[in-house]
Amino acid sequence: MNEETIRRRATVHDVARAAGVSLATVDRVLNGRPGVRAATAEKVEQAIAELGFARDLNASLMARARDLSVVFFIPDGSNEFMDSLAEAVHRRSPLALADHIHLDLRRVRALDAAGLAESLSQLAPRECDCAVIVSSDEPEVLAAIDAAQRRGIAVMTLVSDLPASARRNFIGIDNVAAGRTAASLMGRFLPQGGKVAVVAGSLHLRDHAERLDGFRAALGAEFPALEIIGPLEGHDERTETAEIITALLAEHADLGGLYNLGAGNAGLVSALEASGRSGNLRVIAHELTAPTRAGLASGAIDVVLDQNPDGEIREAIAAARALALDASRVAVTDPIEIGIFLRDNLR
Amino acid sequence: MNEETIRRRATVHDVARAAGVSLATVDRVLNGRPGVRAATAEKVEQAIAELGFARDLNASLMARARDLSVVFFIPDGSNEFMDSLAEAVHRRSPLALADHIHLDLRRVRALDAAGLAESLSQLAPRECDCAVIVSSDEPEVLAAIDAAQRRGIAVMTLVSDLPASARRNFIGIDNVAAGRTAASLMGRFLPQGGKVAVVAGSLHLRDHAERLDGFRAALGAEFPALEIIGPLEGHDERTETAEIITALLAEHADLGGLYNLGAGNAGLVSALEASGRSGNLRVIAHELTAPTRAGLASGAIDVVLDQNPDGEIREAIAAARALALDASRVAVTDPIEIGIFLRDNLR
DNA sequence: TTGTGCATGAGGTACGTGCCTCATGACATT
DNA sequence: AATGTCATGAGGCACGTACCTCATGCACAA
Repeated sequence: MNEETIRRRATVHDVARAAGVSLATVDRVLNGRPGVRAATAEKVEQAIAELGFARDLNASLMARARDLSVVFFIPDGSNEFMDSLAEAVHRRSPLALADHIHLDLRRVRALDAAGLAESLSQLAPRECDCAVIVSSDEPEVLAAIDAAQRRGIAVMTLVSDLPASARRNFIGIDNVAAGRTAASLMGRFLPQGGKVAVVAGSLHLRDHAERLDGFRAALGAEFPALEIIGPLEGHDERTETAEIITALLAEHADLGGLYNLGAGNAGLVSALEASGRSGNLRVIAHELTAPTRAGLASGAIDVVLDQNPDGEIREAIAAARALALDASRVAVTDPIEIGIFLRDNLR
Repeated sequence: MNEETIRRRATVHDVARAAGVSLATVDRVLNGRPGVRAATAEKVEQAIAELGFARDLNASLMARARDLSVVFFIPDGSNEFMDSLAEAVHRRSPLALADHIHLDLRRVRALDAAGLAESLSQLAPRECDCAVIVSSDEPEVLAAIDAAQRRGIAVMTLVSDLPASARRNFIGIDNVAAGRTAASLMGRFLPQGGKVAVVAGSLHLRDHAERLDGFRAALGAEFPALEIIGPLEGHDERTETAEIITALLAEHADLGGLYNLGAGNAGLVSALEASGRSGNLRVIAHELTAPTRAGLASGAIDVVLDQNPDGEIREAIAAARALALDASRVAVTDPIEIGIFLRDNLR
């Protein structure tokens, strides 16, 4: 490789020289500090564009006094998947710290939009560069996101998107595709056709609604011999889910398949095992957690679709890192893939 | 959070102070340079351990003149999966460069152990910090790996491991689990039992042999009603694979399933489509590439098991970064998960 | 004219590490 | 005793950015 082909990355010095201004002015422009005339700022922006200058994130993090700080707001409560997200944050913490990224985990009450909005609005830009939230679609939250963005805090949505907000990024799976995948598997599991029951947490949750849409569409298009029973709602609660499923099995002795697209899997497994029907019933559930693992192991559940919490946290951190420097751009992240788990390829 | 609870990361200065030596000596110990008595080095090591000192990778990369350089040796030839690995390297390149990591891609002749060994032995530690190779298990390669390690070049295996070598890390999937997963899916696809044919590239390839082991074991244990035909070997070649499968379909009109655990998928798909049997034959193949995507779309293939080339490259880079500083340790990486793809959840 | 405020330049220190030179003292070899 | 070798200290420059202070010059208004 020739020396000529190796072009040094442009630095602030290069930008200053090209724009005919001093380092201080470049710094003011880069960091949005006041004291620069519009015309001068324009010259600097142009030099940045011409040189293809990009800040060196590592040098930047080293120079500034405090680490980059990312705050995760994860719902509390009985949802095991949210616990696994929280654990993933803890697991990543030391690794992130080595890269000057400080992770902060705050558990918030599940489905408490007002509480989440309040927490968001109390974030000071000095102590938080990026907030990552799991939230349902409520106006208070949207407003709080927009306000935080204006204060200079990048906000990202995790698991469930809020496309109508000013959120900078979404990290999560394509839930419509997840529903289609469940249908595609179920169809192949039941080549003779039959009845398939669908249980959701609540259809007011965006993830759940999208999964149902995908499931219905794919089943209708590819496996017309299958009849859908439901959807029934178990509100992601183990006892309620167990009751629903017990009743379902009693009513439909010829049920061929069951798709639980929400949580409450502990109830699902206990109901299935109590019924004595596991084995001749194909069951698909979501999220690889303690109850679904137990279900896979016992044979009560055939397939678990999973959104890989560790991967989501990893990508959220990567996105936060990228966003920290480019206040304007949307970070490019690796997409989160839908994991499909059977008893034989458990993580 | 109290000031007291925030403990600054230990730096070389702290280590020097704690060990009662100068910065220069700490530097000599850290970078393995000569000129330090064993007793003194011991004091330094101890101080490092006590303080839990870890080099700041970013500062380190900034301070040294050249970027971290990672060289990928990817087999050339007609294997589409290898092409997708190469593309993944290209896709990552700009991102890695922003982190002071320079990626170098070298295509080598597939299955040419002597050539790969020669290339490895020509690597100078000045121009390569870490080599990533995809190789079969040959003595020349093992020797070249050991030699490179001794020269200070970290070597990692990708896709196919060489556990008997001095390789520092392996990035890839658990192929036995992949085979089990294929069996588990096939068993559920064929509840009435029947015949399942297995086609491999070559059973001398470690990946393929492991997949076959897993497939056989899981099928035997969980689905005794299924009978295995084969394995037949298509040598990862499209024409040979097509011929084998055409013959197979002619001989076994009642074939219920087909598992191609190697490459040559273009031949698989063309043979299936020519036979007019796709649709009533459950087919599982490996690696999401152009031919397998086409097969999924046309319905010739039901499921593709994939090892996520982009994820593998990402983890290889992360591991190389980690290894660059800890000449002693094995890097911890996120495991590569086996992707399961149907027509409905394509990447 | 003087004051006020703003845009900008100049230059410094700091972050943590790599890598270099030079000086010094201890010890061994001839 | 002279010479050489080696371990070590001291210190500096560099990487690219953040962030600070101070000075300067200019425009506009009182």
